[in-house]
Formats: sequence, structure tokens, C-alpha cells
Amino acid sequence: MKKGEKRKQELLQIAYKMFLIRGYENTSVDDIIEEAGIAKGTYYYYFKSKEQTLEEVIGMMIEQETEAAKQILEADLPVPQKIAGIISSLRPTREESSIEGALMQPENIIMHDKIRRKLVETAVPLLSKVVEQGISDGTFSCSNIPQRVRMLLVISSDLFDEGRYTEEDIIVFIDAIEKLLGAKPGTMEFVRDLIQ
Amino acid sequence: MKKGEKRKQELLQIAYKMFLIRGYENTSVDDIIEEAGIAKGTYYYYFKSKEQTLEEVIGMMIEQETEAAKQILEADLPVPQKIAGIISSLRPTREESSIEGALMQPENIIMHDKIRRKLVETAVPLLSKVVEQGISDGTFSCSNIPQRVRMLLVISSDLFDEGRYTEEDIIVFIDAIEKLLGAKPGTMEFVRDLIQ
DNA sequence: AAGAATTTTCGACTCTCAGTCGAAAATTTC
DNA sequence: GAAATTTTCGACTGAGAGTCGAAAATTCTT
Repeated sequence: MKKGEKRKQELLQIAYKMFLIRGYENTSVDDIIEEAGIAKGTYYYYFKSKEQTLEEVIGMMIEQETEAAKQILEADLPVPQKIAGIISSLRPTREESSIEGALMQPENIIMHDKIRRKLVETAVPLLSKVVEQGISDGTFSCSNIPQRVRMLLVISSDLFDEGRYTEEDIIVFIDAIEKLLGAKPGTMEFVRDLIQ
Repeated sequence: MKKGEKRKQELLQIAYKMFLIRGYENTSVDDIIEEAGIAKGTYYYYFKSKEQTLEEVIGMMIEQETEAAKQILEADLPVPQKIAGIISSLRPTREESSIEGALMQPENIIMHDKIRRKLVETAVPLLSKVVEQGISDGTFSCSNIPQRVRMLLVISSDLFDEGRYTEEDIIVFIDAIEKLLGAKPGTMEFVRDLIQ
């Protein structure tokens, strides 16, 4: 038998994959333990509840994604590059979004919502710092940075999380960035490439 | 015994109240039928599933709220007044938001999310028309109206649906409206009063 | 008005699923 | 190597969503 922490990580990995593929609501604890080849009691020895498992899975995901983002933040790069880098690293990995596309759509409301909240919460401070730097160097010009950054993040998750966006959405989104952060027209065009 | 449609409305009313007070997830079908004094089978004679009941309850809510909004849309009023009117009529009623405050917070994610989506979906076309009128009369100046309106709605639900907003949020929100719709600075200040 | 057809209601039953618990097995400590 | 601690086991409970066939009420026919 495994020693504690190892086993927990293993379960977290399994839960992560299953939540991703089949959705949180469509994955039962029994599914997880079967996949892991353990008994009910063992599962509940490591997790207080199914929901706590979700919480930890999300924490894991976000932490991983935040890791790279923080690196970039510290680097010595021009503001647009930093923004580009942070956004791409926070973006769902191919693994996450491509698994059968089954991911964030049908009825994964709960998981989706929790990820969204946590993502906003952790990304706002990071991006705010970059925007501050952007203000120093004249790229941006505005006050109440965290509030503005949050708005842009909320918009972007509405637009891009579910794949439902058109060319017009992109145009307006870029315009929104420039207007809300006080950048010169056209300077945020590079964002378009990040969306692809 | 009641005749069909009447009974269904009655059940819808009961479900509506219970979902509001105790939340969708914390209300069992058994709770509903007990309150209504009917048997399980009768409930399922009228609804395919619990989720369909939620769907219909939300449809009912939104329809009611949209009613008043449409009236205002048709009226012959200055743009700011129309916006104010529509927003207030789409806003959760005191009944909805005040019931023990238990409403939209703890773990009503599913109901909250469904309401949000449906609300955005129905409000975008309405407000877009007003903005168009605002462009004719010079209040606004922009293209891609529905996209912009949607963004503002999404922001506002993030900000106000859960009561978590500060003075700065309001300032930035108003600024966002003006910038995104191309209104002159200060012209949207009246929105502040709608939030209170 | 009586029977037939239809609508509405009933409630016991099934199935799935999250979570519990006491005891067994493995591991660590002394 | 015995006692203490950690980890695992799986049968069991309880809750809740949804099913189903049959009874009761209502409406339709003639």
C-alpha cells in the first residue's frame, strides 16, 4: 500500500481526468474508486466529500497554470509581451479543452463556475501588476486598475470559455481593453493572435 | 381535483418560492409535493424532471420581468430614462433578492447560472434597441452594439448579482459604459442611482 | 343517464449515489 | 515483537430522483 500523500495525489489525478472527460456531475465517487481500484472508505479517508475533491482538483489546476504566469511577471519584458505570455499560460491547456470537447459545455455548470471564480481571483492581482508597469511606461493610462482588469477577465471568460465568439466579439473586446485601460488605439491588436 | 393547467401553475408557484427560499439544490421533489399536498406521480405527470421545473420557473421569472421592460422600450422617452427603466424592471424584485438573503449565495450555482444566462440572452436585444436610439439622438456613438451591450450586462451581473461591489466598481462601471458605447463623460452618471 | 374513453392522481417501488462505521490489515514506533 | 498508528476495506444507511400500473375523477358519446 501507498504512503499517504502519494495516494492522495494519485486520486487527485484520477478525479481530475474524470471530471474533465465526463464532467463533475456525471462522475460518481464509485466511478473514481473503481478506476483507482480502492474501496469507498479509502476515498473518504483522504477526502471529506466529493465537493472537497473538486475544490482540490481546481486548486491544483489553477496553481499549475499560475506558476508559469508568475515567472513571466518577474521577467524583464515589454508590457505587451508580458500580457501575451500571462494570458497564454492561464489559458486552458490543449489537454483540458480538447478532451472530446466534452469539457466545459453540457452540464458542468458547477465545475465551470468554480474554475471561473478562482481563475479571476488569482489572475486579477497578476495582471494588475503588469498594467501598473504599463502605466509607468506609458502604454496605459487609468486608475482603479484591479477593477478594470477584473472586468476584462470577466468579459473574456464569458466570450472565450465556451468557444462562442465571433469576429465582432474580438474587435469589441480589443476595443474594450484599449478604452478601459487607456491605451492608444491599435496597441492591443496583438491580443487577436492570442485568441486565434 | 384541479384541471390541468391550473395545477401546473400552482406547482410552478410553489417550486418558485421554495427554490428562492431554500435554493434549487436544497429543495427536493418530495419537499415540493409535500407542500403542494400531492403524490409523486402527479408531479411527474406535469414535469419531465426536476430540472425541467427549474427551467420553467426561470422562464416564468424572466418573462414577467421582461414584460415591463418591453413597455418602456416602446414608450416615447429620452434614452437615459429608458435605460434606467429597463434596468430597474429587469432587476431582481425585492421579493426575489430579499428573502432571507439566502437566495443567490451559498450554493445555488446552478439556478444562479441559468438565470444569468437567460437574463443576458433576453436583455441584450432589448437594450440594444435603446442604444440604437441613443445613437440616432447623439447620446452614443459606436458600432457592434449587441456585443457591447452584452459585455456591459456580463460585467454588471458579475458586480451586482452577488452584492459584492465597492464605490470604485461603480465608478469604473460607469466609465466602462461611457467608453464602450461612446457617450460623453458624465452622461451616464445617472446609472449610479439605479444601483443605490 | 350509462357506459366508454380520457385525464389526472396515487403511492409503492427501483436505482443511483454520497457518505458512515467498525473492524481488518499494513506500517511505524518503542 | 508488542503496542500504537495509519491506511484500507466493503457492507450498510439514508436521501432523493424518477417509474409504473392501477385507481379515481372528469369528459365525451349516444
